[in-house]
Amino acid sequence: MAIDHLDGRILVLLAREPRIGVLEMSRRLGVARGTVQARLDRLQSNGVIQGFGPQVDPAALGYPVTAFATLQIRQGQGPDVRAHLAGVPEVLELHTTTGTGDMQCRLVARSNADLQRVIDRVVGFDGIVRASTAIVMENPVPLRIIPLVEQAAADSDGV
Amino acid sequence: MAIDHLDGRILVLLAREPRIGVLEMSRRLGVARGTVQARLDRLQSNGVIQGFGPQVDPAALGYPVTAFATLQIRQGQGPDVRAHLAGVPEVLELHTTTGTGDMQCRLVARSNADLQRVIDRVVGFDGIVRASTAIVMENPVPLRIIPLVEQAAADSDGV
DNA sequence: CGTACCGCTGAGCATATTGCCCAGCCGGAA
DNA sequence: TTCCGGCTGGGCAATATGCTCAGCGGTACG
Repeated sequence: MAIDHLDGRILVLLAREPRIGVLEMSRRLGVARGTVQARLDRLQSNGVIQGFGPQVDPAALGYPVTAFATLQIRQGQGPDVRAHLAGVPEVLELHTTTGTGDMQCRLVARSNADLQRVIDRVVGFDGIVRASTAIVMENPVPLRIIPLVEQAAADSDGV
Repeated sequence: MAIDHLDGRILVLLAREPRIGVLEMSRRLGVARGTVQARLDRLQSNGVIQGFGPQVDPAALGYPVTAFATLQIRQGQGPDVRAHLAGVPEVLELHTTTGTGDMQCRLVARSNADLQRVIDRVVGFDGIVRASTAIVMENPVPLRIIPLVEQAAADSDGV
């Protein structure tokens, strides 16, 4: 669960050059191939590395509009709402949260006009009381993990 | 930019079994290896596939708490705020949005107590007027792309 | 109607990588 | 002192890769 400096370097290297092989990694890191392989196995079985799925850009798929919707749910309807939202392809992500909203979800759409269709589909369900939507304009920091990995590696070093 | 059915099957297959090789894919899909390779090259140069970076779980790294923060920015301070937030490792993602908030960011922390430290660091910057935070409890729909890919493939088929 | 182009096929080749094995070495824990 | 887990460096067969080629069908266009 705690990662050491070598784990951190492996993750960073992997994030920067995903197509790299174990052999090449061992060369770059200056350790034996078996070591890198063992570390990778450990990281995967620990769940630190969940997988190497392709990172697909919704915009390139024809869905250039992203929005966040905050939903208020009628008491006791949570499970039904989740199932409903899970069935909408344009819902990329769903969280339940504290605060005034009960759920927060990330949507994509083909256009601003299409976003209306998506929102209608999302909120067109009995358990949803209210929805407020914020359209994303820019994405100055795309989803990233490297800084956190470096932080975690440094922490375990320091300790 | 529009993907056809074969592209869709490649993406879905890749998402389900990322470690699969080009040769094995061609066998499963019943097409020639060169075809799969050409499609993959095209998908990557089109930007549909942005990469194959490792999906790292912040929780397994020791950051089990996730939160969304909505920030209000002082006029004209946008660029400075972005640079500031980009320098905080616990900021995994940042968007500028329409609506009452100006920015929306995803944070992680080692604990609820640690979240206070992260928030203090995030908002401890001159250009940020106000911040409201929602802690994530559950994540019923983790970030996903397969349903959207299937939708996009079906659309291009139907058309 | 003919032709050129484009994508897919099936094959071959040399090279590189993988998965797996081993013995040896080292440092920390019991 | 002894045991044990992690790292090393090597070797092995099997496999995948990157690349090339000619052939074939459909489509767009002159």
